[in-house]
Amino acid sequence: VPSVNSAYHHGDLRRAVLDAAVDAIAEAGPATLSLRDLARRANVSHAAPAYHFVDKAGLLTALATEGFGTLADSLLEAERRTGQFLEVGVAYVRFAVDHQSYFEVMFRPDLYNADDPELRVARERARHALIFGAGGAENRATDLSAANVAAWSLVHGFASLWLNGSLPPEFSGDPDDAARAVAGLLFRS
Amino acid sequence: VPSVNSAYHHGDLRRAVLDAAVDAIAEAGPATLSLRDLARRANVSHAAPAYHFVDKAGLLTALATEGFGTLADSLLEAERRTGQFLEVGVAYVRFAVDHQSYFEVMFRPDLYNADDPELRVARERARHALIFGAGGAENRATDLSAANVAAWSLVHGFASLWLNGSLPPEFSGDPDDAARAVAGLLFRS
DNA sequence: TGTACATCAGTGAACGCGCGTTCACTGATGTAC
DNA sequence: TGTACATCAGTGAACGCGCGTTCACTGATGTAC
Repeated sequence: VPSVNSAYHHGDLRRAVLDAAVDAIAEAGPATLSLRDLARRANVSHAAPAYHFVDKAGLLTALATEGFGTLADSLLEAERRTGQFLEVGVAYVRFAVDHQSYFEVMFRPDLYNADDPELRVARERARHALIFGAGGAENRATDLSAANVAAWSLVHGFASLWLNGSLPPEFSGDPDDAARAVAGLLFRS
Repeated sequence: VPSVNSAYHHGDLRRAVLDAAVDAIAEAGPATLSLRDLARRANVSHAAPAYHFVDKAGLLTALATEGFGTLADSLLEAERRTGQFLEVGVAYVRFAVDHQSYFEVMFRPDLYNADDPELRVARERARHALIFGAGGAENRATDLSAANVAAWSLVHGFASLWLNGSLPPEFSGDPDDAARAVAGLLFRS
């Protein structure tokens, strides 16, 4: 257990700044984020975030990497639990709604270092988890088929429209049920 | 024809600033847009954009309104021309790709005045054009069914993933063909 | 176990910059007579 | 048709602010002996 009360050697500056970033993004989006604001939120000196993450792109790279990891975990968990492709899609929407700040960053690669090695690994893992293996996780294909892209597009679009408030009131209650109803039209056929 | 060379009374400051905004958004996205930068691009004084549009939200409201108008036109034209729902979806993707700057603003209502009367009219017209009337344009429904939302989600998601470079190389050639192949999986059934 | 020293994580004052906003102004256009 | 005046679109100098970056520093931790 690190000594958090010490003025120097924060203990987990990285975590504190990332958490502050999640809050800040929830309030105003990722593009207008300022390192000085994150420092204020995390109660560290204004230079600390830049010292740790180099710059804003570095910070958002770390955040996106974490996001892709969590997304991959969620999708794999849904597949393991239900064995249904439809529920993997519902988990995708669930992730976007539950982790909106992460989701907003992950799909704006202009904001971060899209060729960072750790990020690429996490992103590939998430993409791979999106491909439902007919014979189980071990023999799933590596490339995305048109059907994979259609399914991805549908859940990604639904999540985006849900998040930005474009959907009419009937659809803005529980995202799981709405996602299941909408995605079911494609996934069952 | 307005006298464009006159230093005062630009002639069409509104158009010039909106066009500058489209360029600036294409380069760096809508969130980091600065009114002073637009003034530089449009060759007007730094205070002119704010004088004309009040603030950044006012500018982006005008831009989003124009975008929803163009989108509605495109969708209705596709329906009239082909009579096929699939081609309305393809036109949606085509619009997003051809007018990326507009598309990026339109679905980020936090950036503009989402309850502006003119904007609401344009947005409703686009939403309405998205609902394919089985018996022609005059007797289409007003509410979005689950099938409508599925179709909208699919083309919106496909356009988003295409624009942010998430799709694998096989899909990043001509968006029309790729969109037709992917959307066909849902629309034909 | 005790001391010396290197390392490393974070500090905080200072800087220059671009931003939005204010405000007194200027010059073109429209209207009244 | 000609003149006077009000209006309105845009100007440009000035302001204060928050930002990222730099840099000499400080204090905790780890390692060598």
